[in-house]
Amino acid sequence: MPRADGTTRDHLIESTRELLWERGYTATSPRAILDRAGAGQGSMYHHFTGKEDLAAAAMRDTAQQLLARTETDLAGDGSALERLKAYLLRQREVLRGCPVGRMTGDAEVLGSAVLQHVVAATFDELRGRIVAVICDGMDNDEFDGSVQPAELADTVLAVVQGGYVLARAAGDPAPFDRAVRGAVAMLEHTRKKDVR
Amino acid sequence: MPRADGTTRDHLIESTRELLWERGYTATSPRAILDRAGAGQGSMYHHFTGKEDLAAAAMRDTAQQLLARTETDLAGDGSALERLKAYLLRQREVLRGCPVGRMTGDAEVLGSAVLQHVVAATFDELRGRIVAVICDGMDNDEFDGSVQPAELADTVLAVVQGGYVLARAAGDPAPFDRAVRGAVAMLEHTRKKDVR
DNA sequence: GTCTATACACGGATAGAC
DNA sequence: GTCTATCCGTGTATAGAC
Repeated sequence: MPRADGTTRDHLIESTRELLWERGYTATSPRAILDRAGAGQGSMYHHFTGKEDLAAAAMRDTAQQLLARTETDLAGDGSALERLKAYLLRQREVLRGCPVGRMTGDAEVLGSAVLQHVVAATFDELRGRIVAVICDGMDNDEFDGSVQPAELADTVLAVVQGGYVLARAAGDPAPFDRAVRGAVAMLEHTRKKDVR
Repeated sequence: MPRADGTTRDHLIESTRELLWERGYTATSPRAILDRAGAGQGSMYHHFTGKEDLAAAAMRDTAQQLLARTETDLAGDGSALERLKAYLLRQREVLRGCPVGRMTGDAEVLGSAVLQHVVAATFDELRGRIVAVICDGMDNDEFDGSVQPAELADTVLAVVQGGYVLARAAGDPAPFDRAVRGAVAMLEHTRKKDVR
């Protein structure tokens, strides 16, 4: 009876995670995954139904880690503005792009019900967390009353995702850094004016 | 002697433009291009050196059209803020994504010197135009003196590019619309305060 | 200029031995 | 469970006829 350690399975997932990030889904072949994991074809088709199934498992793992890291930025006990700044200004491997966001450039991913769902669900989670932080700030009168949490949350998410796009287009992290700093500056302007 | 009408060549470029937008570079095969253009293999290899060369021509065309449309939004005679709003709020085929920005998701594009250059150059042009508009606004005291044009320009670009990512991830244009509206709201907050 | 035929490697999946 | 052998389709490019 097999021990449920799943080492080979884990290696497959790990290799897939790396390759998906580096090359995307369509451009990642089972062959490449197997080579990197040091496994044969049989292992893959034993543990998973095929490429799509393996990719889904890998993406769920990646999403989990990404959400955990975001949670760290957003869960501090500072003001809402400080927590949003922490999220925006966090160190990132800019030129590699967002391991989840980049999947949206791959038509095959969006055409796969499972894969598309993982991507959509990840951003839904992210959005929910950011909305919550902004609402916190509203409750504490940190922001101007005109601020719409749902809109601002997507703006924040978009600046990060778009920053990756600009940086990769330029082959230089600078556009990302400018974009998030510009966003932080605008956020400061949405603070509640002192009424005295 | 051949007339320089280039009809077949143009059909090839047009088909490539469509397919690059729909599927990206890697996932677009010469075969698919030929089928759509109603041409044979020979035509393609007569007019272009190969897939990369044809894609470069197609991307240059696409970039040109995109820059022209942006110019329309940004060149109005309204205030800088109004022109930025026009750019941000312009009607877009959100779920198709940005025909240029989406290329950054394709590792093969970024790995090709020619292709990567077209993408980089397009965003450089775009950025330059937006910076100019913001500087206009600064000259007219529209914005708070703390505004950094280079940062704000990339923030604006990033919101649009990131909006596409979020919308495609969700399979719904709503996140894009929220992101740009949130950005517009923040832009309003950066206006120069009346000193009276 | 454009076509068809051909070449060769790689993609993804299956079969069956161990 | 994992391996290798095999299959068939497709991707990209070349050859050579018309």
